[in-house]
Amino acid sequence: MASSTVENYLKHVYLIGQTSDQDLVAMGQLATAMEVTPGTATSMIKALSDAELVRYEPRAGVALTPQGEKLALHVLRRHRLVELFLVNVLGLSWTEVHAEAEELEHAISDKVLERIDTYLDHPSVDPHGDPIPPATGVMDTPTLASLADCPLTQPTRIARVLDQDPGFLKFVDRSGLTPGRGVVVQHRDPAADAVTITPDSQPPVTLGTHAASKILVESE
Amino acid sequence: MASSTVENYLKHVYLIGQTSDQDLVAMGQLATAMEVTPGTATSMIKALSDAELVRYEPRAGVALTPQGEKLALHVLRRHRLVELFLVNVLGLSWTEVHAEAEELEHAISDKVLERIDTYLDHPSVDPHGDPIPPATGVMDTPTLASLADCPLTQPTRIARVLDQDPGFLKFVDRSGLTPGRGVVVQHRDPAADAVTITPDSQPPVTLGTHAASKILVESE
DNA sequence: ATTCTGATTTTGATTGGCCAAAATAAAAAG
DNA sequence: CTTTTTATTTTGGCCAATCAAAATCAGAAT
Repeated sequence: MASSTVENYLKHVYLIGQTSDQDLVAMGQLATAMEVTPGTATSMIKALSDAELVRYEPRAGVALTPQGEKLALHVLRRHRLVELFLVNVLGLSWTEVHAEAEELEHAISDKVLERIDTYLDHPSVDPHGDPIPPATGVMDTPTLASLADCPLTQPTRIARVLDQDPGFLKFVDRSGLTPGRGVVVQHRDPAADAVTITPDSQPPVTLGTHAASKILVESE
Repeated sequence: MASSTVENYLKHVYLIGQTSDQDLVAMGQLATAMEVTPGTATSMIKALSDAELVRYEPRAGVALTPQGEKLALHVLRRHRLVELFLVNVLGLSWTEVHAEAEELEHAISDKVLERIDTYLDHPSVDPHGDPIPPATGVMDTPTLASLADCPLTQPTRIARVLDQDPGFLKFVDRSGLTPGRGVVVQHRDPAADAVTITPDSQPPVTLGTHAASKILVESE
């Protein structure tokens, strides 16, 4: 059985791997994500390599083996189904369920997990719009534009928010930019590094390009 | 923060203390319950004693301090609310939720716990009839007779089953002796060490005195 | 009162996960 | 092509939780 520490390492290797174009995850990034010192990450990754869960190239980085990826996706499935359950059934705010799920993702059995999946009618995304890996088969992760690069003046819909910080999510929530809401990107001002958006039936908001790039949209 | 190991030690000290008339729990019983060697229990209990969570009397045994009891009851509250939630909401069998709850009881935040409590409308007992400690205030644990010692031929109701073994619980379930069901104790045969019971609208069952003593009833 | 027995405690060692700080290698800058 | 910077790895050590096995104690039996 993989400890929750092992599960977390694998999960972070997967997540960093997703958001980077390199095929190897640098040890430093992993250590930062795991909130451990670099040396700790190195020794842990060596152990995971011995267990065939990752491929480790000293001084270059680390990548998941098929086994490691399977485990990482299983953890992610638990995390995201738990988040959705906490929001849809127990009424917690989507802005704060991430932290709750960080604990529960290691404590839920397969049996309970599949009951939750059934209860929620086999959902495909969590409250942040993050795709839920299926129990078997491959997860589809559509390529989405962000508020920082999608076409202007077109009606679009918020599909996914790529940040779990409650402060940021509460801002997103207040501004009417929650997943599912319709929005129109009014204009961009590169000099000011700013994007102005009009969410459906809400006042316009202006946000910085960096924040805008974390909010993904799909065309209507 | 108490680790799940610490929580488990405290929980077991509490549970053993409940089912025994001694006011000190013997180290050996605790070690058996925790499935560790006696020496491990001794050193852990010393640490808990330093943390003021238990009162430890060398070679005599251990008891919870008020702080330790508070923590133990909090763990038990999580355990039992989770069990009921798994049965009532996710439809798991009451015969198998104990093991699930053993993990989840350490992973659930207070916020989620109170949502569950609200969702279930502040229940007072779990699926086995075990009382759920309230968030604040004192838990009432009524003294109940068992099938081994209650009056004969009187209509009574199954109130509580004092065993978490799925094998035993499945037998109880099949026999129609689940909490809430009405039963009549027909007669007892001390020579045969047996008790014969007729559950409402089910065929009579005969069980050994030991098994009968683990099934508690309340008068109708 | 002494011996035996069973429970308990002690001792020494292990494992998983972590840190601090020194050593090393690779990349960037000169 | 050397030097400096920066990332990574190594080393030595710590803490929580555990075990095996030896030592100790208390109560029971003689």
